Amino acid sequence: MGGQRVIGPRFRVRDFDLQEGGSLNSNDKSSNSGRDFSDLWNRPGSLIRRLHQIHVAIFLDECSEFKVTPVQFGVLTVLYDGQTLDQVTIASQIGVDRNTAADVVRRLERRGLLVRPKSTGDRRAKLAKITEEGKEFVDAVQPAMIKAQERFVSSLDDEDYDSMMRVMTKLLQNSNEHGRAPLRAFQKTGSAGK
Amino acid sequence: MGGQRVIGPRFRVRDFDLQEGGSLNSNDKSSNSGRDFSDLWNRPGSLIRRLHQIHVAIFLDECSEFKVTPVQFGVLTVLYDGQTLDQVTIASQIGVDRNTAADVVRRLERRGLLVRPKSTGDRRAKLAKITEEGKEFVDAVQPAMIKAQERFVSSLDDEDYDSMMRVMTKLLQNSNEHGRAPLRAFQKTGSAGK
DNA sequence: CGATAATAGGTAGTATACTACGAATATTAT
DNA sequence: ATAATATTCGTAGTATACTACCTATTATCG
Repeated sequence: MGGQRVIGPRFRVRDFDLQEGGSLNSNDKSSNSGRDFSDLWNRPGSLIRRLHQIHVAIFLDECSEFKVTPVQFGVLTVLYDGQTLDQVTIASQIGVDRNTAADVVRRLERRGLLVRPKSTGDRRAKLAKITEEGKEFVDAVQPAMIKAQERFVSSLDDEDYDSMMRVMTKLLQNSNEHGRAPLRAFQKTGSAGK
Repeated sequence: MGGQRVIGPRFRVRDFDLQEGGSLNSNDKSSNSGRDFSDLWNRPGSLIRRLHQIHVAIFLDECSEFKVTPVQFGVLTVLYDGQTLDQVTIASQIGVDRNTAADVVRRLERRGLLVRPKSTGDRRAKLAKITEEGKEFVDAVQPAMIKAQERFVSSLDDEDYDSMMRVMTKLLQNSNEHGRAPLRAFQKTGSAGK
């Protein structure tokens, strides 16, 4: 169960010529780090993008019967304990843009998985709170989510897994300021002054 | 240079209650691997998604004067040596969906960075070939792309960098079949039959 | 040769993820 | 208290990334 679609075309390359030409990047090791980004798949960004893409595919496959996306489940995860949060806070917790968070919340509201009471204190704020149905939904999906995570990293032994998680977390902590929507979870505590 | 936008709100958490409630995931180490995905940021998928997001942000920042995205630059990279490829081949080379590739190619054509001659042999196929302007564009953007990659991983020492690249590549090789748009670059050579 | 498969491309719809802009409300500084 | 600033949310637009369905063309098999 779950798609099982045969993926697609094998062996491309047909009537087009394969002459190998330009050099591109010319591998100038003289630059800062000596890391080689000449090949598309030597670029960390390419690997990350593709890995993200594959994770989403696996997640959607494992959770296909629930029709839920990783980000949607992330929102429900942070609301699970009953907190009532506004959109900006939700965005910063799950690490997405404010507008994206608003979209996601809207869709979850449409499905009755959360409600959006107005804030009494701040008349600008539109809060979000998980419903009983939402909590039951999370409980139901949880095993599939875990399966997706496990399947995603199933080819790694413990050493490689720990290594990857450690390095990715490190990267995230140091890059947090760059992206939009910095995470509170990774925020440098002392950087109030900027 | 490049934006310098002050990121945003610090200290959320205001008029909403912070009672800590449910257990969620209950940390059942009895499952297959003993890996703990209870926290959102212990999930490889969350880390990957966020890292991808940050890389895109850095890439767009470094390449802001060129108005180009990572995927667009990926297409230009595979076409740089003068190959004439159809959309399906391009998709499989850069690792995106066929439809996404069609979108990207359309935008690059609109900017004159590539042309789309019809295939003489196969009247279905619409090919893509980089223009002289496209090649010059790649040459101009290349340093910014490299800068983006270096900035993205700047917090890693050589050991961590090598480790991450190795593990990510390993993960990709083993997960290639799962995602849509399997990469030729990572295709298992022996699977010709199937 | 003719029916069937596979392949290439297109369109439409949805979700994530941004930017840019504007309106309403809240906070702060003068 | 008033003005300036910050914050919250909204809309609209673009790009990536899919699914689902469609047509046209090519390849394959009986």
